[in-house]
Amino acid sequence: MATERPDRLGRRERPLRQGIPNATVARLPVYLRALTSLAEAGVSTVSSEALAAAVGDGSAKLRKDLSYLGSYGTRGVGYEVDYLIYQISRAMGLTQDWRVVIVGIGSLGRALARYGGFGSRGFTVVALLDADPAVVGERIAGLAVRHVGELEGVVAEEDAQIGVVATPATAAQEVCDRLVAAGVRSILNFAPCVLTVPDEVMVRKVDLSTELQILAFHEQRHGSAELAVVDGTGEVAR
Amino acid sequence: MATERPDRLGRRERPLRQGIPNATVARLPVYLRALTSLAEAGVSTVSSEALAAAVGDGSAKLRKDLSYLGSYGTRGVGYEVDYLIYQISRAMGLTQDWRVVIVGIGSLGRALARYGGFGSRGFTVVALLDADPAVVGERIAGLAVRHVGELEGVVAEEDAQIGVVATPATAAQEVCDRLVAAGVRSILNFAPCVLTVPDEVMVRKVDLSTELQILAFHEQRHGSAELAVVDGTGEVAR
DNA sequence: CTCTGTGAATATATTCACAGCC
DNA sequence: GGCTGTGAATATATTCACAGAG
Repeated sequence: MATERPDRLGRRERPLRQGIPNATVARLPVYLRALTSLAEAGVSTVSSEALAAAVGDGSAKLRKDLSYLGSYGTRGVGYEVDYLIYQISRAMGLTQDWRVVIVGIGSLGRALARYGGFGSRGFTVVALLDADPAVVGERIAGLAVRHVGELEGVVAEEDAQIGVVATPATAAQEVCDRLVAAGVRSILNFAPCVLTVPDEVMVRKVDLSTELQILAFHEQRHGSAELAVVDGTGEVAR
Repeated sequence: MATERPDRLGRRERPLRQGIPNATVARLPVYLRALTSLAEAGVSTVSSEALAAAVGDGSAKLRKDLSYLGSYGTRGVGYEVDYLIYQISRAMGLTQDWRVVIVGIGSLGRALARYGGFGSRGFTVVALLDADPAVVGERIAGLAVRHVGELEGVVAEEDAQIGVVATPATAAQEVCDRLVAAGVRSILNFAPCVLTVPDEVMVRKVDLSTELQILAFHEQRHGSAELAVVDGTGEVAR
């Protein structure tokens, strides 16, 4: 079974299904965004150095990341912006459309529903669900909020693959369980709690207070490093 | 210079300022949340196995993470919940109060302002800023929105250490520059763009579309692994 | 006997530095 | 000459497995 085959421009193409490191996967969306900006600004070619500067990262890391996808640059020149956008999109699975259900239409759920720019394209919000009868029926960004009781039916009929949980923490695990039972295997959790899921389901958590705490830790460290300097100890740990 | 000294219970206490790995720092807030839940449920002691299960992680990793803070468990028994909460809080710098300014009071900024549960305590939102005169003056969660023109003054008089950027992408860099010039060294960025800052400033980014893209990548991979099984190739890459 | 704390082993990720191609 | 692509070197992170405290 061949593991490499030439693409339309004769460049090598890596077997995508294999091993792109997690750390790389987490950075590809950032590169994609920077590339999209460049494309909009009319830039057609970019060097690893320039793109790395745009995302605030080292050029060697960027080149290595891109090398996991294949060999899509030109030595002595750089990367063709449009082509690289296409290749990263393909590697990330953004050439197909992903259908998203948002559960929990409080102020955060509303903000998420309104945030139309879902990574350019690739994602469509197909349903909004909430438990509060006062919210059900409300229209947000062209979609009517439906009752969370309809969850299973909505997931099935809308063929949703991704669930966004924006409920209070107390409701999150139950909603999550029902999403999973309905066949959703990818969940983005905004509720401030840990969700327990079967192995085959992937959960990512976004949490304001976690982020603030990480910042606080570093700020605290930073401050004490300054004190160390004032103390005259010389070396400041980084 | 001593690197270890006994604490009030005679346990070893590590030099906090030194090297807690980044990966560990990113997990401590999660442990903290789980511990707080346990404390509220009246649990007074927990084993590494039980706590690891609650956060969906391995017990060895948890024990190693905690070991970077010091030796706060009891062999054969486990960890005292309240005491561990205190030690993690202290290590994370949550014994002092952090003052937060939110810039950009659109639907997301509003949601952040209303989200009172800022990681239990440790964080206080001290100001809300927006560029839109129609929004300035509005009261959200007891705070009046002020004009972004006042940014420098507000940061100084409120002694804010953390800035949250929830503006549109087009305004984010300018707001960020002004926060930095005003002395803020920790920034949480919700705008869908990369912020460029001096070395001494720490930025963390929260981005819906990045998260969705990472989920999409794994979902895609997952799907193809199933096909591989159907194909009869046997081994399914994880 | 149980469960922590931790060295040692392994796995992942980043950085270096340069060969190879344009 | 300039810039990519990548092995080799280094640094970080995770996992194993068990000595040792209670």
